[in-house]
Amino acid sequence: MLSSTEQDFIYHFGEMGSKWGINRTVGQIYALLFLSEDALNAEQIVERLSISRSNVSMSLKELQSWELVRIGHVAGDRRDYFTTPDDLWTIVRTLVEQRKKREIDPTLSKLRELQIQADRGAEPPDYATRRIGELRELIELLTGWYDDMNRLETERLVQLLALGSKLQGLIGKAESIIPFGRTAKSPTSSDTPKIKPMKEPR
Amino acid sequence: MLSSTEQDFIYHFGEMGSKWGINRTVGQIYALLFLSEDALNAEQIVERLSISRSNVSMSLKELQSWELVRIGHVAGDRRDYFTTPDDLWTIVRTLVEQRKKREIDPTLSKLRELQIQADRGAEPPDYATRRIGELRELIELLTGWYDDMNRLETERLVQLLALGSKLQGLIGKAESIIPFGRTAKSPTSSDTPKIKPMKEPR
DNA sequence: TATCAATTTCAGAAATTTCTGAAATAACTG
DNA sequence: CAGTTATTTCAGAAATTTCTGAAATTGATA
Repeated sequence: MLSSTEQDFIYHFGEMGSKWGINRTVGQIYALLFLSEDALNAEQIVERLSISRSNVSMSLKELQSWELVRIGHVAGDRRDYFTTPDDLWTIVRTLVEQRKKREIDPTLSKLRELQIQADRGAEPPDYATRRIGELRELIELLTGWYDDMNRLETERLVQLLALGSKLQGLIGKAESIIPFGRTAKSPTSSDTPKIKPMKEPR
Repeated sequence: MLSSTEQDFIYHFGEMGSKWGINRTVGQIYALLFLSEDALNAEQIVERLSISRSNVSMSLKELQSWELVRIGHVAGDRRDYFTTPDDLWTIVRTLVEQRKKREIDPTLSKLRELQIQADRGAEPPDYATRRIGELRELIELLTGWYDDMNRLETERLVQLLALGSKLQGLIGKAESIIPFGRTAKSPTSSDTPKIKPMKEPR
């Protein structure tokens, strides 16, 4: 049924799934759908991956909750059919958005909460509190950048990516032409870039 | 021993660890070291997190294999002392590099291998083979961009991030001034951006 | 070399996650 | 409505991962 290439790809994604905190079956089903031109119904997935019907049902639910798999229907057939989006950039955007939502956003909330809590206490802030603040700032910078990029059309995004660090050379030139609103101030300890020696244990 | 803020942060990182395919203890130890101004020895970690000595030993090994934790020594004390780098950008760079090495690079190798294998077979390439090729190209674009960014000094990198999509406006202007080597051609199906209707199941 | 402290290893216990089959539910069909 | 098909739920089985305590190892010191 599946070519050896397909098999190989599907197994690889299963393995990789684990490293990503996604379970093997979910990874395999995703990979199968990704490679499949036609939409597949649950029974077809059961056959091709030799897993139980209930496992397929639950794994598809999981993939749908990630918005990585779409459900569709066919005239004269009341089974559900599943696909992944054709456009890879749609997939990348979904993946990044979902991971951000599940992993970054809660962490950012937590850091803000902790900092408020800690700031109410003794001044000056202790080391741990300062560290939490640094981390929060870093994440805010990165997510702000992400929001910016996410707003771009794919066409533009690809252009920027392909340019890569060539852009860096433009900054100087551009700065003199266009007044940038946001200042490019490092939010971390990069203003003390010297390598510190081993910290003293108590 | 630990403030409630520290406790909270450490537990949060433990939880998050799971979602990242990193185990709870490893996440907690990392968080503890991250918040700790002084380097800590294994016994101190045992006390503060109430976990077994052997667990600490193994988890530290894991963190060292990720290069996220450094080992150091103190005069007149033969125990090992552990820290995280002070500079957050160093941490980010390490994290990204390690994840790339463990997750992206093997996948890229696999995709190349599969494509070669498939290309030896029947022409024209079938849908699955084309899909694998698309994915490979996308990952190559992204890792190429990453390599570019990674070469930048932190100072410059932060500037670029802070600019965000403002750069986008520069492309047009810049293109007319500087001849770009690499063409910004989308590697995906973004040249057929129309939304395709539901694929036909068999 | 014997002793001691620090660390690592590892077999199995404990905990957690994944997966299944059976039963329940839902949704259509005649 | 009764019968049929598709899907979901869920308790517990199976598999995997994590964690521990005991023993082994390492390496410094007397």
